Amino acid sequence: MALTIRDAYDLMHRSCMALAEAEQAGFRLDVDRAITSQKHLTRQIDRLEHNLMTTDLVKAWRAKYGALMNFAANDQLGYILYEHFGAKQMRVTASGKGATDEAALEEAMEQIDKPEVAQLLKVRKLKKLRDTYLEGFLREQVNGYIHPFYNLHIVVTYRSSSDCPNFQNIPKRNKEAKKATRDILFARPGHLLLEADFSKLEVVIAACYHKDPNMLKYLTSNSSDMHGDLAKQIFFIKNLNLDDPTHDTLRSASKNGFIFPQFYGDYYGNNAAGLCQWAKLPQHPLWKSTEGLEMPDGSTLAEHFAKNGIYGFNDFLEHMKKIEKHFWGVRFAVYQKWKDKWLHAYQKKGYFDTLTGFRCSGVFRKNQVINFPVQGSAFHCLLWSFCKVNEIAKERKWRSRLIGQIHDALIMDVHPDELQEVIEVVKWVTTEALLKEWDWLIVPLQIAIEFGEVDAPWSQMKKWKG
DNA sequence: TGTTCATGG
DNA sequence: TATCCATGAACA
Repeated sequence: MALTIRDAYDLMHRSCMALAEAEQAGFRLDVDRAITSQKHLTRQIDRLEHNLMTTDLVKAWRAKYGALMNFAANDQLGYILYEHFGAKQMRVTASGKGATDEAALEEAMEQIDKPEVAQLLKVRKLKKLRDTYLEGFLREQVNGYIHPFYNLHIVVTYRSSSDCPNFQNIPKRNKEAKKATRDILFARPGHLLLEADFSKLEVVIAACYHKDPNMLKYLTSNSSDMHGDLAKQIFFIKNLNLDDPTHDTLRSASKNGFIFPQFYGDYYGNNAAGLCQWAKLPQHPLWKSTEGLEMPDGSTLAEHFAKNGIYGFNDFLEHMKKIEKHFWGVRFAVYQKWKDKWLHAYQKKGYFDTLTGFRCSGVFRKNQVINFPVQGSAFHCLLWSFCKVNEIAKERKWRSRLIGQIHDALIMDVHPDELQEVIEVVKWVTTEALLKEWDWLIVPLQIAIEFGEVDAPWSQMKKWKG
């Protein structure tokens, strides 16, 4: 039976209460280290800004703006880079000014040969850590615990959001930023942290909507590799060897520069530009033989492309156009048909219903219509699991409890004696009970579990094997 | 208050 | 055709 708005309401109501219990429990913060770390960051920032004062860039900046000169004023920085020093604007913002984000600054830095721009970026990152994360933790902490909120009534897709402080965007990718933040967050004394993430959740949920046989094959066979297959096609590689660092980079490039953007509704023109960044190739009509990543045989990617008839960006653009056509016209043709049908039905009705029973009604763009149901339903898998684990934790009077949630992951504060049992329950709920509960889930779900040592911070998690 | 930047999924 | 969803800080 299809789920109804009543099922959706019940899920929201139960979840609201389960999340409130996690909010009440909270996440332990080492307040002293947060304060010490803030002071250390301030010293670093002051030193960097002091050293920057004598550089060409900042001398010109101060000459123009005098006492109003401000490191955090991107309008000013844009003027100095693009007007004063004449760097070419590679990209503009929504309002038409030259972009000054990290990628834009790196390009400008090369062009006008001003290495001090890297120090500006460094300052920006340190201020983010100090003023957004550490300051937020300290502002919100009560007796050494932060109590992030989880909202269910805000996000247009029926996902959650989190605030005060936001627990869903704490640094993870950058090593230094991860250490500055996650290193001071802990489970209760004598407990350990456990994190359980659904693997490829949005791709799996999309497949439950469109049921494309080729996608179902990718998701159910252990030996197939969608990102690897596209890497081979895009970069003309016969055998992809993931132990080779360049091949591994090319696989990441295909995943993050083509496949995911395509799923969100991007097109080959943007993909070609993005892939060039990954592959270290310029957007020039003719590539030099010295350009591009170094391939396993010692040649460059430019040479490798030339052997396959791609001599520069224009050729590559045409190549990507064909790959996109094959991607949606052949490889995932059923997925494409679902997108067309789903969009058409929305345009007739003005709304659509998700597999989890929610109704999305309003004026939406094409990509939103395609992506909302997937994003929402994926989160609802996590949410249902969250409620179920919480229910079992209370029934069994565990000392372990749920303390947070990040879209496709749940975070627990676990008593070491209960670790085995908690893992068994989490696995059972997420990979068995959930599939029994919702018959629209036609693809098996996988969960990846990480855990820490007793009293170890959130920055130090290890994979659970078994 | 809107824009731009950084962070996460 | 033209990348989905968020929060938060700082500037103008």
